[in-house]
Amino acid sequence: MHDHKQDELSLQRQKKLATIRELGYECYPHKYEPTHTIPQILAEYSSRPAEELEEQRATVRVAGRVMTIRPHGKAGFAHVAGGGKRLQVYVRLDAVGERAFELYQLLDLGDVIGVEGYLFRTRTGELTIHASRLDFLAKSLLPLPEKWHGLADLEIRHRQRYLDLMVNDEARQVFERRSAVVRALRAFLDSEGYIEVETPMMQPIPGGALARPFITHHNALDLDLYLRVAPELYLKRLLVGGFDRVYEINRNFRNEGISTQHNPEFTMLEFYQCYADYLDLMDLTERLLRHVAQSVLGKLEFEFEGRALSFQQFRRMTMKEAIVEYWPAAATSRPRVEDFSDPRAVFRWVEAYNQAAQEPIALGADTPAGLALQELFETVAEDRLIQPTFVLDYPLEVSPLSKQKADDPNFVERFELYIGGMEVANAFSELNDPQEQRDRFNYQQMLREKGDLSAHAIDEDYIRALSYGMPPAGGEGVGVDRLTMLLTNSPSIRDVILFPLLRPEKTA
RNA sequence: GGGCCGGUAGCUCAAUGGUAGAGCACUGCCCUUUUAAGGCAGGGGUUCUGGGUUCGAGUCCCAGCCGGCUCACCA
Repeated sequence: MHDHKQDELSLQRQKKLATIRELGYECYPHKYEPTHTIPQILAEYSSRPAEELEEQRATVRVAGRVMTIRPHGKAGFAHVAGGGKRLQVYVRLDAVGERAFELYQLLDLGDVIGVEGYLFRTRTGELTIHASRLDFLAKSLLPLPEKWHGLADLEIRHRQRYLDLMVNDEARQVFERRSAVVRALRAFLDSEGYIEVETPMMQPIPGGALARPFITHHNALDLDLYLRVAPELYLKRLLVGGFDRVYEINRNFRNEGISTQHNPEFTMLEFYQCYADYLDLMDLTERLLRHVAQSVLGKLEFEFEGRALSFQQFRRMTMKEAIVEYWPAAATSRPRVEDFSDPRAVFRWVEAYNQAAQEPIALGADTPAGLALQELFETVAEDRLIQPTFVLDYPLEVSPLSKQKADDPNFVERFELYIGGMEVANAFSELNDPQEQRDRFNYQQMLREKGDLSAHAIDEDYIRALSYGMPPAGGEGVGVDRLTMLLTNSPSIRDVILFPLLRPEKTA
């Protein structure tokens, strides 16, 4: 980079590398054959007493990155890291010979080496490999971050995730756990008779969610394509085709702001089940999340942002009930659920909220009542829904793909699951009436023409697919990144995405 | 995009407007069971960038760059 000093440290290491080559070591050998990984060594030998190790003197070979070096004249120690664990290495001149000992003395923190030797315990009892042979496997030409404090600078941790993973054990654990979350999701759905599918990431008509898409272009077809905002419409085409239970875990792309809860590309689990409705999905979701927590954490209680969360209980309340329950104490008048029976009444309550609020809700001139109700809910209740809570019955206007409630056509059979103040899942009884779907699309088209860039586009083939008859079905999306945040106690979505989007680094 | 906060050695961090420092890392020497090894001696800075105020700026002011938090956008 542009630092003079780093060039100097790097130059020193370049020189050492040349010296290592002069000793007859290959600098970047093609392979090495360890007998064990470091975690395997620890698992197999950690419990064995010193005498037993001494009797056996079994020879092993391990490889890893040098993390500490403590020379003691004609002997010395080092720690080698691999698989998230460390193993101590003891190198004596009289055991490895002059050439290997010279290599040991030339090692820098960060170098990758192979060690052959037998396991023993030092005076302090630490399991250690007594080296009989050293192999050089790769050079670290750049200096590692500080060995004790690790790497704290968030920008470097995100831009150079490999460094973060190398020196911050917690970072590694977060991503190991993320992998376990995804594995558990798959295992659960597989066991429920779902099949995993893959549908287009590049779509000619972006659908399935109300969000602004990224646009790209296919040269050979001279065709504008959109990175998908959701896989929904394709997954439901599969229900029409006869796959009764499908799921997909993959990336969605939304051209929106970046925050601690939003990354432009994020991972969504979507699943669809024929002959089920949104009530069935609530039950399924509880079982799914308990399964994930149990298999990832081994328990249903855990801490998030300093608060104890539990997957033992999932509350259920309607959007209206949530507004009433979490209505700010400071406000003068207080609504009851019945007060929202007339859809237009919501505007009075937005007004009432604004009078007591520091940050009033700003609504456009012709905001539909349903959108106003959702705004009110999000402002009043969303960040106070800490324990798992299903919020059900969403306004029709904000739900173009959901089936209406039988007893109230202004609302749809839909829920969102909130945990830790975040929307974690969104599900509904799928609208399968092609005529009604066309009406909903037309309404969205009207919004689009008024300038709402996130309104849903009309997808004629989707209507055609519904016209062949789609079984009644329930469908759901689960934010995998946010779920991982919860289960790793991470305050930001960037902590659970290996390479979150950042502005490109300035080149000097 | 708005508001607030931050950017000092490779890393973690100090430094009333008055000589830019420590620990780790690095270099040399000593040390054959240490473990934040130890001892002795050293090297290393465009204080994010560019202006301004001042006798004097890491410090104060302005602009920009990058980041964090937050609000908005997002449903």
